[in-house]
Amino acid sequence: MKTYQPSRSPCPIGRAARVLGDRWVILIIRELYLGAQRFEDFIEPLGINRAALTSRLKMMQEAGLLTREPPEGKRARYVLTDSAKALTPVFQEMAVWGEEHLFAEGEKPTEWPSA
Amino acid sequence: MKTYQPSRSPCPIGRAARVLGDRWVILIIRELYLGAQRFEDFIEPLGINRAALTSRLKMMQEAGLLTREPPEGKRARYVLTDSAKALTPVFQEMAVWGEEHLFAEGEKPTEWPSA
DNA sequence: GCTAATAAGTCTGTATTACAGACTTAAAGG
DNA sequence: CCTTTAAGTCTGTAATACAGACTTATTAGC
Repeated sequence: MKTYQPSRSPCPIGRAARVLGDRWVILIIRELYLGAQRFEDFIEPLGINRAALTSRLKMMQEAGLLTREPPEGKRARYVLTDSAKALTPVFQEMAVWGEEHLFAEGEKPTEWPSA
Repeated sequence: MKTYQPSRSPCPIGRAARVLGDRWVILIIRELYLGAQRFEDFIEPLGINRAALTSRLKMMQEAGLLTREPPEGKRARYVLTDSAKALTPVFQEMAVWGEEHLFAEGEKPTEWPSA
């Protein structure tokens, strides 16, 4: 994933797929919803490779999903844009679906958007 | 993408991401919603490589998103399962978001779920 | 100020995956 | 038969992914 090349598809789903059709992007947004802000906040919980995280954060900025606030003290912060915040209904429905269709009988999912 | 390894994450988003966090999967589901049924129906409109399509269709079956109805006459049909049909709210919200955030002023998206 | 720790990356080498495009196989039509 | 068509598979090459080590800048403690 070198640089984000926005889709010119006339279809909203086609364009959205270019952004959201990536496992890491979905999980990074989830972590941001849950309070993650720093580079290191994503590394361990997601088990993502550092280079992969770098490239995802970069392309998510290009896609207008987040901004990188340069370090005031020592650490940079990654912050969701309004555009990314507007994704909550998508994630909500995704969670509903996941809960309903990806868990076995009696297997209990974590709450969303809590843990 | 060799074989579908379902996620054991306790988080519904984490599990959903394993299935939906792939551009082709999203687009294939869209095409199915729009009426595509045969292997060839996906090739040209999506511009997907044949081997890539084969692997996606296989893993989508494993994930319970579609069934392959073996050829009655000559051609096999791929059919959405109820589980995949239950994804409509996700796609709906994705379309709303895409329309709102991925189109420039005056640029007009296609209707969903029409064309 | 010097040393150690930490944060945010980058780099390297290797293993996977992607893709274009040609090839294969089986069925159907004429 | 001979030709099409549908649904793949195969091949070679290019792009990505990943683990894990390394780098650089900044702060914290002494």
